[in-house]
Amino acid sequence: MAAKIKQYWLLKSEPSSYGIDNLQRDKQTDWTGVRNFQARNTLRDGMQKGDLAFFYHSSTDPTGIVGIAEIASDAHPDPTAFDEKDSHFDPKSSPSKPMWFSRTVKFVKKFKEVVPLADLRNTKGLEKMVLLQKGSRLSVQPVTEKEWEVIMKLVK
DNA sequence: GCCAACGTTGGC
DNA sequence: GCCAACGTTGGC
Repeated sequence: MAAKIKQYWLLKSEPSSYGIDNLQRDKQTDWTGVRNFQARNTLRDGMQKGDLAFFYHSSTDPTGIVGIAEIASDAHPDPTAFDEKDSHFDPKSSPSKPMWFSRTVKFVKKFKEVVPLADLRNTKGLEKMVLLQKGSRLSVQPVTEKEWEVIMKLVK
């Protein structure tokens, strides 16, 4: 087994479709619907069970980091890709040759207050954060340990 | 609702 | 392999 060094991630979701309150209620969920190759690779290959991820709300007011989730399973084929009735159905993915993957993620905590995107932009040490790069739209992305620590200091 | 930026598709 | 057209993401 590879050295188990904890890594950090950020998961984006629109709260109108699935937000931190849903995760708190469900305790855990299958993180499905990722349909971008780079995000897919991170989800499938980059993560290790036990890693932690910020939960980010996009397309809401304010946008920002709202809590923490834990990566609670190994990667498995994303079942929504096989479901013709699902909006994420993809005929190019099949159970014998899956193209898309998902992970179980567990609720860890919800912050008392959102850490808004605008604050992240104004915080020293986060200049290189993937989330803050111009045009960045990755829904699954890495966070360095330093960035994680800097952000945790902003949490109220 | 607008629009900039990105990823994918398909014609050539 | 290029690139225009299109659809999507996501901040504002």
